[in-house]
Amino acid sequence: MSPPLQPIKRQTLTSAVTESLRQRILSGEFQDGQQLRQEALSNEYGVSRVPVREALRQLEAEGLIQIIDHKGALVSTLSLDDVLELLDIRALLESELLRAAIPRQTSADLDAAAATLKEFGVALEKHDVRHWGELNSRFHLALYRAAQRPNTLALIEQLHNKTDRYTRMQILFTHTMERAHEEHNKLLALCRAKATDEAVDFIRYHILSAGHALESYLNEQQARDGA
Amino acid sequence: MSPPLQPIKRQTLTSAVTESLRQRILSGEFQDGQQLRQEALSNEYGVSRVPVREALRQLEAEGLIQIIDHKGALVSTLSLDDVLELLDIRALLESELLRAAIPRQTSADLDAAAATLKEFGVALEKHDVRHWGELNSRFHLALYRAAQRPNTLALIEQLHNKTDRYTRMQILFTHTMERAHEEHNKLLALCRAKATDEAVDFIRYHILSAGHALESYLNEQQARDGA
DNA sequence: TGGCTGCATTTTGGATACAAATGACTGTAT
DNA sequence: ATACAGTCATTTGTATCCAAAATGCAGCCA
Repeated sequence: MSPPLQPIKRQTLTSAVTESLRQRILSGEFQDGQQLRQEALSNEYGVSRVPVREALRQLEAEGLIQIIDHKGALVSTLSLDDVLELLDIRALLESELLRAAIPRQTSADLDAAAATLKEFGVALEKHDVRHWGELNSRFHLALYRAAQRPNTLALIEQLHNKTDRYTRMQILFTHTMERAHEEHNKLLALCRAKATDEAVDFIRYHILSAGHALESYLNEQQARDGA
Repeated sequence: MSPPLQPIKRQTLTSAVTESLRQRILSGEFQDGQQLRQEALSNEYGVSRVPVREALRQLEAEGLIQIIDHKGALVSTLSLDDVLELLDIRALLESELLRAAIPRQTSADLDAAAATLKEFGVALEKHDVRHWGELNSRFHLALYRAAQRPNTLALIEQLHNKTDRYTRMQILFTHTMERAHEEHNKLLALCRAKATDEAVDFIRYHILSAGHALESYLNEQQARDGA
């Protein structure tokens, strides 16, 4: 009689605000170092300061913002070294997880990843770099789902949240969105072929090369400024 | 004139409560699944509910507790699979970090680790398993400090926080505190000898064997109950 | 006995108002 | 120009109130 179990998830204001703020930070609407004022946010959302403050605490623990006592919440700013280090961790965890996932990937798993990749193509045509981070994260996570290691998956998602703004910046400035897209296609093909070792090597390269590209871009920029 | 820079770190109540609760959870004072009531905690600390709630949000993001809407905060309960998975991640990250650290470890670094190990010995004699987790964490982190990768270090610390209650349980029930101590001594010796490959292999074994011991203990226990 | 309904209690979620502490800014006096 | 005092905005914390949801229980019915 009733539809097949759609548990209307009632959300608390705190979790709604948390999700919204997280999205807005990830999308780049709030920039590095920008201060998030409790009063302004609570007015904007039409809620009191209580849920806003709880949301900020949660985002701080996730590493997206930084709360300085009596000063406020600042959107986290990562140094190049930080980004490189986080990408190193990602390369380590994601290659290991992909190795566990590939033997267990069903065609349904792969089709799900392919569907995300298709959305990628649409974003690519429209030069929509704004949703790039979310799609990138979804594609990667879709590949790892079959490994059935939820804790590792959650950890990787957090790392994506911390790094995506910077990889997106790299994508934007070095015009390598097409190349990333091609790499994703190749990665999916390797998974379909169950070429585990090749796929693992390739995803390592895929993740680390983003860091290298960012590094050399910043170096060039610095050279220009110095000249 | 003034004493050599002892910056009296003024703490906000929220962060003080957070730290206290974290310690109490790690020490095992609050057990798995136990409910933490806001009112009771705020009375106990003599503060209002606001800083308590913010502390709980932060601890939830760290994975130490779980907040269920309109039900409350429960101390996280990990399944055996969860613990094994987290130890897998630790083995991966810690072996990598140790590899980076050993070439850079100065004798000061090693002495710091040795000092912690000495405290370990005292705790061992007194059968003080309550502080085992903190000492274990401190020893491991001391070994990695020289790698100068703060983000990785913070991540590992979080993983320790999640798993320590369970490894301590294993230590307690299988009476392997001495063995862990010996392994730590051997690990330190390998670091002093700059035997990188051996040390990395050994720390992998050291971390994973805790999981194996826990697994077989639980299996035996289950067999006894079933019989 | 077993299960259900409805009600009261408890606890969490959230709003509002207010007080206190801190940091930033500004103007002034030396 | 530098040091200092005062002002002001913002964060931090408290107290109080109410709403919403979960829990527990008594009583009822089959």
